[in-house]
Amino acid sequence: MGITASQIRQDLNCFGGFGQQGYGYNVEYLYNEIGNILGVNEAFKVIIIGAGNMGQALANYSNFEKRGFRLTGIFDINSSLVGKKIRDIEIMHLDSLERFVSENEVDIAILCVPYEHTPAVADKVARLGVKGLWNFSPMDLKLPYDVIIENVHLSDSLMVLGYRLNEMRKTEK
Amino acid sequence: MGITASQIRQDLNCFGGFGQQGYGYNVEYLYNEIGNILGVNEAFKVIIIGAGNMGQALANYSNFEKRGFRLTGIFDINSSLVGKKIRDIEIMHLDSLERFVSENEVDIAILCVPYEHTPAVADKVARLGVKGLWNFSPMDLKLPYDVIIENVHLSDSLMVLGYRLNEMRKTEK
DNA sequence: TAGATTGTTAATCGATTAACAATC
DNA sequence: TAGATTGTTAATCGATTAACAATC
Repeated sequence: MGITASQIRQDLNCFGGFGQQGYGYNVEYLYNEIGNILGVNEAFKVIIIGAGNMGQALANYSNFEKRGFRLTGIFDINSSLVGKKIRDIEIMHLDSLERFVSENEVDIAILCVPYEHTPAVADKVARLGVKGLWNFSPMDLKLPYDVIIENVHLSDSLMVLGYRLNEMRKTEK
Repeated sequence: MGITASQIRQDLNCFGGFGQQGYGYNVEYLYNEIGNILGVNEAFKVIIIGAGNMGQALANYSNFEKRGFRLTGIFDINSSLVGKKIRDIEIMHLDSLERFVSENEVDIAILCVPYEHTPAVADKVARLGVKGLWNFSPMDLKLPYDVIIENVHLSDSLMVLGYRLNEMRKTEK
């Protein structure tokens, strides 16, 4: 993985000692403990807001379930999408979000709404008490509430790729 | 942005001096120069491989065009998708990839194929001479060729969110 | 005991920040 | 000249790496 043994020991010791000097690590135990640290052994209830291509792609991506993220609801304002089912989860109208959140525990909201609607939707979700936001809009979302926000900036990654391609070309000339 | 003035000056000086001491920066000129450094003023020809939800989502995301990434082809093995058009780009069968790449310049291939097919598809694309790969499969793709690979690991970001939510809960208890 | 492996301290490296010189 | 702003060197900070002690 391109990581030194030293670094792994150093990193693990930020959270405690998981091995036995002279003996080694119990791999299964360590794997589990790392899971506990990351919280993947917790069960998070997740909703998706915005059932466009990105929202549907994420809804269909079942790998998240393995990490303890369970999709419990999908919301959109497009009435032609409302009622449609994705992996047994019915798409609901955004208007019913408030009732849903009050009746069901929701830990994380995945925001897949268009750029211009993102701040308003994020604000609404946060005020309803959802503590985790996963934002796919190309903006650095910040909120004045006690909310954890992870911004996914795909274009950043693409620009890094472009930069590196450019550099390669320069050095090859 | 949470960045000190010092850091901006330091970073810019990695690439040269773009301002005038005592006078300031010409914002328009600097903006353009940063674009040149990042390569967003170049025109990259991009193809998408895999026209599932993620591939379609990226194909419809027109913002990349603004940064100089022009979508020129979409490929899939699912024959029910072949022939369909996304933003005027016809989905082609993966079998015609080789001919397409030889007849058209392709700088970047976006890989949106299922996990198990990723290494084989990546290998094929790289051997055809595509120099940039943007990989959306949850694996750290590495190839023995002179190819630039950017891996997008969405689940990493989600796990960070889970970790931070967990931490918040712990400290609040 | 000898070899092996983790925990922990020390050394090194790189990046960020601060200070100041150069210039308008 | 005085004030303001960038370029560049020095100081600080944090993370990575190396060294070694502890232990099986």
